[in-house]
Amino acid sequence: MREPDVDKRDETVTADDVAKRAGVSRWTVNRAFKKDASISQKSREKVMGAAKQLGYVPDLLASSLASDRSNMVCLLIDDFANPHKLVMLERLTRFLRKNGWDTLLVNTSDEEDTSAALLNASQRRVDAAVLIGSQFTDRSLATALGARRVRKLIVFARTSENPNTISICCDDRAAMNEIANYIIGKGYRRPLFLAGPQTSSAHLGRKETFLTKWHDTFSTTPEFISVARYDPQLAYDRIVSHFAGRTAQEITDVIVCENDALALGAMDAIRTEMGLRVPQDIAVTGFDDIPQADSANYRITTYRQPLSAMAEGLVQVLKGTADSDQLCHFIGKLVERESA
Amino acid sequence: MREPDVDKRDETVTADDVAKRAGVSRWTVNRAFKKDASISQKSREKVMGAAKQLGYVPDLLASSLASDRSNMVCLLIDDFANPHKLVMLERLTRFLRKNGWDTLLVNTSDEEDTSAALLNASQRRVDAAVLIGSQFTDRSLATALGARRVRKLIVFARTSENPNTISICCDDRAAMNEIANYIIGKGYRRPLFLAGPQTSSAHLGRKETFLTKWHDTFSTTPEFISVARYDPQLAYDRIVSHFAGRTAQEITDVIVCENDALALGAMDAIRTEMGLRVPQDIAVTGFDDIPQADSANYRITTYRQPLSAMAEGLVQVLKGTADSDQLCHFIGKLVERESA
DNA sequence: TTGTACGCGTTATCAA
DNA sequence: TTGATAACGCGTACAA
Repeated sequence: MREPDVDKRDETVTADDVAKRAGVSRWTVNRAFKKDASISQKSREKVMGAAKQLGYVPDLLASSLASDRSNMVCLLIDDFANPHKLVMLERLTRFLRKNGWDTLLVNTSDEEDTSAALLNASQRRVDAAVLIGSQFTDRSLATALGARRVRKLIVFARTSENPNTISICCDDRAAMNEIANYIIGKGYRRPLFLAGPQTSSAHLGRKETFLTKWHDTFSTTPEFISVARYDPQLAYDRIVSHFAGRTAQEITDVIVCENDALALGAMDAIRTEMGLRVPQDIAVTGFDDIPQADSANYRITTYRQPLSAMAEGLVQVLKGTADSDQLCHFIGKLVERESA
Repeated sequence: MREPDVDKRDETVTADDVAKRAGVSRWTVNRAFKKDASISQKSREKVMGAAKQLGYVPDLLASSLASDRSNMVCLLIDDFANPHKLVMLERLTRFLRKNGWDTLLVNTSDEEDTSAALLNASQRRVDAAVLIGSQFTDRSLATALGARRVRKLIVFARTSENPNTISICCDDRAAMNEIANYIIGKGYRRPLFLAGPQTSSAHLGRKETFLTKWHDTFSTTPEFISVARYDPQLAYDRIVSHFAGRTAQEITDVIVCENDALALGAMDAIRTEMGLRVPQDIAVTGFDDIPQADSANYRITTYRQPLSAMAEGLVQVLKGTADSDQLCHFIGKLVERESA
């Protein structure tokens, strides 16, 4: 016989087809595909056999429509210049998939289109929208919340003061204090803080923590500068302009960067443009521990967020089994390398 | 009056509700939301007004189910160590969104789970699956094709010999020849080719092109080595081990890398581990022109694919208006910097 | 231009 | 454990 086991006709195979073939009702077919349904072992086998022969798989679209659960979460990102985002995407998609959620990726870097994109995603009845960008404005948040079909609005790896929002992040205060203590212990006394975008709706508080800590210790407030995006190139330019015409190593002995993306640019500027050494002339610290932070060229002293635990936290939130007290207090780890 | 214009009840608003409010039928409501439908201006205004008041938006789930078009494409990626992937994600999501498609992101780095993930995506009736990874095996392809609900299987930025597949990529042969000519013109004579994973189902042919070109010119075949993933760290290690105990600059005067991700690692190895200069002792070329290739520290001579045009090509394919002859012959641009 | 069956493939709920 | 009814919200065809 040249006929294959699996029927290859082009029409979609529905549960009805399988039911007919297996000699049961359509609802029994359905139960066979549900994890813990009350169905006899025998029925299930019959159904699964028929399903395999026909090449049947449940239709998630119809399932979502009927059950009002899409099993999709929407990831909103606007921050593609930051290499850390690739790490986050990898981790989140993996953990979500493992727990039965698919990921809808929405690019919100085009401010004009953000609301539309968000609205669009909400029209797919996503179970949650997760903001992993850095630029989202209050308006974005409002749009997201206005879209009533977004059941949960989650801010990932970032603090949000918006009460309608669930924030999953590490304890930035503790983390930054740890970095500050490290720097102080190493004897640095002339820090410069390099911050990212100063948005109001959701931010990191790393700068504030550092400045406060420093002031509490030395009664002086360190200088700080900022760039509009977490982009190494912008950090490079900003550092260059900041020290233009000055003897950098006399003004500053360590640049504390809000994250590694900025640290990369800062280090390039120090070495290439200013011809100085890291850390001998000016030291640098980062945050996130992106892959490049561990590369031979950079070796950045940084802070690693417990991304997997945080992704697991997200899953808990989706399942509704999260301990809300813990969601904003994940503890990471200071990674000491040669940049400071 | 404290009542807002928009009703804020929690129930979902359907086209029926809007119809009632606007005093028309449900189908007129529908037409109002369709771009070019035969409907009077007056009706449309009435409908839109009512819709706004009620906060109605069409349900894409129900729409997809009924029309059998999901307006989603699935992006499959397994290659999160390559920074170029972030660029591709940004570009593709942006272009797709602009043309009405949402993006389902599937992480296939876990080989075991690839088939399941792919199957799952197909159960959502995506209009197309786009492979933008580098490791996908014949088995992945088979799975994808076996899932009959995936209407189109597209390999992006990579050549596929599989006849059931649509490949959208730049002319790698022309590109690599251009790089080879550049190198030859610069007087380099002892090249080493650093390649990525040697998969069979879909590859780049850059190595073959380069080796052939070189052989045609000098009647000698350059040495080549490879790594299992496009990961700077692996490239670093491989370069180090390749030259271990040897005087590198006597053996090799230029390392031709299959892409920038590898070039980053190669440059780090040359400078940090071997203490040599780029390009004076050993030159390096890349491919892709990732953001870091333009950073002060690397300044990689590389080749930029016309990503936007390719993304546009993908849109054409989705719309069914693509010129299939052009899909594999996009022409990019050699970007000359200081690394070679 | 506008309105009407009917179908898309599944789930929730209840009855047997 | 199994079968049946009624949604879920919209699209396609066709008729008015």
